[in-house]
Amino acid sequence: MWYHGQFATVNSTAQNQAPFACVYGRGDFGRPRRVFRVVPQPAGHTADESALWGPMPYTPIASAAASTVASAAAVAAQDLKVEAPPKAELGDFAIGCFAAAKAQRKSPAVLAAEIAASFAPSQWLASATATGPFVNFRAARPAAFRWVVTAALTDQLLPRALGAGQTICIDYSSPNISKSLAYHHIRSTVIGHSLVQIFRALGYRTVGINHLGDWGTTHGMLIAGAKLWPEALPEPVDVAALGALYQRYRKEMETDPKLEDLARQWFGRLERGDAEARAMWQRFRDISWAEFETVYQQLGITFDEVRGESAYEAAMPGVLEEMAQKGLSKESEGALVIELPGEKAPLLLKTKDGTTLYATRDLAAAQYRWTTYHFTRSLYVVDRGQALHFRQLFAALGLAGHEWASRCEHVPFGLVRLGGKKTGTRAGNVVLLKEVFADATDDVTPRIAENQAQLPPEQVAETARMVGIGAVVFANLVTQREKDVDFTWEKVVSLDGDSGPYLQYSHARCASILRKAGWTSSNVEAAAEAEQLDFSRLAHDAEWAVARRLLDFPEIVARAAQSCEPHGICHYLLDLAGDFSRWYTAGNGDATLRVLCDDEDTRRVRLMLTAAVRATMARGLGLLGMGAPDAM
RNA sequence: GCGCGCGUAGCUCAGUUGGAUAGAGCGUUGGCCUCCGGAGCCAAAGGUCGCAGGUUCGACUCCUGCCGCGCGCACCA
Repeated sequence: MWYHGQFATVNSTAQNQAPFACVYGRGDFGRPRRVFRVVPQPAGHTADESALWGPMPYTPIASAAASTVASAAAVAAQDLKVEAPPKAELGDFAIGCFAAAKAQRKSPAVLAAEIAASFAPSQWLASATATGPFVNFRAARPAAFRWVVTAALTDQLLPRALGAGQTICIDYSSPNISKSLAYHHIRSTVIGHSLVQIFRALGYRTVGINHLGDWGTTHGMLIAGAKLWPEALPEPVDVAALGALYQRYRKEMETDPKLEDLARQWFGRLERGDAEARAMWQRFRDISWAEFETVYQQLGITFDEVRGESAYEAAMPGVLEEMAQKGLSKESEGALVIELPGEKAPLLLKTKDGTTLYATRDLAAAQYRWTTYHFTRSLYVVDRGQALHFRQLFAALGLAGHEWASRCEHVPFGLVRLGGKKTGTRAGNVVLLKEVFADATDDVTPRIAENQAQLPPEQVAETARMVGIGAVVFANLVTQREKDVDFTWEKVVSLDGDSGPYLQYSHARCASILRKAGWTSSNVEAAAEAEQLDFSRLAHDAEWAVARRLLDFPEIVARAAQSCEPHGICHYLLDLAGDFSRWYTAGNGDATLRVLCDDEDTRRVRLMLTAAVRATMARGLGLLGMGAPDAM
């Protein structure tokens, strides 16, 4: 379904093309090109502008600005981009008149001047001035303060209708069993978890899926290894021992080719349901999951579906039959493959030994997810090294005639390097996730214990976990997904400047002020009170800067969802924390500027604004998968 | 070789989908508190946005070609 002639360039992740316009998972392989974007209309969802993507006004103030220009210039409000002027002195909201002026055969500056000249103040807007081709609007501050504070306190700042009736599947984390969760697993885990929170906050139904790597020849190696060298797995068996066994097997395989056959044999027995193979595999899987779960608990992650590759075993014959029936699969060099137009390498369905492969199981999994969830988008948060796999996978689904193949998206992220080298279990270059968390937590513990001497030790420990792990999570979300990151302890546990703890600190400061003020009302009660308050008492520019920032929250989150890029939220929260800190610091030299000032009415609205910041910061941190401590 | 991605301050990164004088943090230098929490705030210095063309009113952003770095290229997942 098209919407309002609003087109966009497909970026690296968003690719909602019409069926068969491009069956590949990612919109632009080859050179990026301009295409028309089509928003798929989910079943049972009526056309409604709230369901549309893209830059659009999410607040009544921005909406009013857009309508003003739209009616004066005879263009659709939806086609106008409302942005922030580069400097706050210029105004609160800016609209460029380029396109509208062209349609009217006027110069943008002339049109802007005309619009500004005919402007009349309204409920939301106080003034409009033309600066070159831009019309810069100033908000009616008291009304804007009241609106944003109320919305923030009642958790209505985010457009929750955006995802109504739509489902997003998110495949993330998805580690292989019998290997420790190492630092390079964290990006998929943390990005995916954040995306789940983001989509959910926008009203989507989300399905977080942990597609465990629990099937394949690898597991034949483990069984074979355990049989050959039982002493390698002393009780109690843990994941580290299983990982070491796997490493050993691979190493010995290099010199002893028979081991490869042996592993294949064991996997073959596993596939055929051999009782001994099955029992050993199940045990390794249970041991692995128990350990994974402790890490997920630390991160506050629960999955809607933990369904490993093994779960699709029964679906394999059906997949193979479908591909054969549609004439897509053929034998090549002893293996069963699907050849793809424009691709040099085919997609492999079966080895020459007849065992199924990663891709076969992914085909079945994709199919399962479609029939089970009828998703609007099905996301795979997997490192960029697997881009080819997903491109081929989605292409094969498209060739098989599944129109929903175009709803599948690979959400790639860059490599994690360690000492400049690629990390990975196979390369043996790993740092364990639980160790990183433990170290980060230890790092912050003394400072919290010192700052919060009144807290009982267990609460200090809990806060330290929240802050330490939060630092690690934030460090992994703050850069664009596709950039490679080099792991360094300093960066990951950084506490100053642009860091997770800085955000949590500003949240704790808000909480501290509210505590000190004896603020006991719930957010909802406070919002009800906002109706009666005099927001014109908030007269300082530093206070307005905070409120102006809050108004940006909905668009930031919507954009993060569209592009599957949580990092915009990180930077937004840093800006919000900065605005709050500047306001806060203004009170250092001047007691009348403090939240807890003498004037009763002023204090009341300042507390209200502080509560709104606290609520938004907590909400934002939640979207990143981080905790928001009240004291630290 | 082919494909994909990245290249912005000394370092690590943003840059509102083509708009106004390219912004933060770290580091460096210098300031701010008898302070509602200094994990803070302010200021200075620091830039040929890899290079060269092109598209147009306008390019860090789009196109072409180079250069550099990384990753991926059939029976692993």
